[in-house]
Amino acid sequence: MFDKREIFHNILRTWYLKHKRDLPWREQVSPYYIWLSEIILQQTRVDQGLPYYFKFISKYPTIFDLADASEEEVLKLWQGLGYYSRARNLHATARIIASERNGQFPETYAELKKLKGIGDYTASAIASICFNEPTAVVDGNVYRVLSRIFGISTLVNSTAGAKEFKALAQHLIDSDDPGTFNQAIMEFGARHCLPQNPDCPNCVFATNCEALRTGAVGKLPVKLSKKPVRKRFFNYIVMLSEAHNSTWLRQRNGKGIWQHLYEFPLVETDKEVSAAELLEHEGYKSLCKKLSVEGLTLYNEEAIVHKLSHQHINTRFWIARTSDTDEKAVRYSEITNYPVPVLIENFISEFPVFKN
DNA sequence: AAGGCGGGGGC
DNA sequence: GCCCCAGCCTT
Repeated sequence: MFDKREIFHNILRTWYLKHKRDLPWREQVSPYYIWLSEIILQQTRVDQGLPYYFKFISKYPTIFDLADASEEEVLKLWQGLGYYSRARNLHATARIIASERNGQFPETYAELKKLKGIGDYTASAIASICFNEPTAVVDGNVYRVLSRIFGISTLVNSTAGAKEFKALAQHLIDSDDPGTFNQAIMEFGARHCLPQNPDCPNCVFATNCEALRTGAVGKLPVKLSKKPVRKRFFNYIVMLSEAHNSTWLRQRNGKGIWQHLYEFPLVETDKEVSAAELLEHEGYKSLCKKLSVEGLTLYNEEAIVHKLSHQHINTRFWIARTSDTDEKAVRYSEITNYPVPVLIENFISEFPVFKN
């Protein structure tokens, strides 16, 4: 179809020069900015990530500033963006590069990929954009664009698919300007070759697109259907010590969602429970061993359903009063310093007691 | 090879 | 509701 890769390059480059967005990390190409933007944009739309990019470069102008911060501070800045392992790995990698490499990023795909949080895609993006290494990126956009233009129905989220699309992208890449090629094909996927209702009649690849020719645009790319979401039932115990103007927060450790973020003491149940059932629950009883609880009233009768891509968390907040306090207590005025999931942030911001 | 990991936007 | 987003890591 493209006997000469140059044809593909020229069509793509012409489109890109006309339609590319002015994104802040494109203004001055530095590995730190590119790395930061690429981590933020993993599984995240540009519009959603942009405010976070500005917050991070403002608070941490250099990688040394990021390395000097605490993980908790970084998580707080990341709060609301999701996939929090990105923030933890970002911080860990900043510390490695600052302390072991004098702030200098590795300059090759192979070396970049060894760093925490940098996989095949991100290593290719940094190596090509910053160091002109001809290594092709394959993200969701590239899967979509290539599967359609070349009419490839291989499952994209399979080992075979990853291999096939990487090889094709690597074959197509413009070695003279790999960074621009990579950004252009992604931008084309993000702005023109959309998942739903792409504007095929006005597409610069219309005469070259196999999927358009065969009417398969809507069927490509082919993905594995995802499994049904897990339903969970969270009961948060919001302790109020009015004598000390303090409540309790706990950090989530171990596996699962929201690692290292904070939340109120949690009692997870296998269904929605009444107050009587909660009082008899082992998780609640062990919580009460640690401090005297003087009352338990339900804050929201109607459970809040917090929807993650893979879990639906039915949540009810229970207000409890106590006269105890201890070193784990958090003063109302300091509660906003802690990184918390959006579910908790929403409650805090609407709960009258915590309003200053 | 498969599953877990957030939150938001578009339709 | 469903799909997708400049993916990565663990098991």
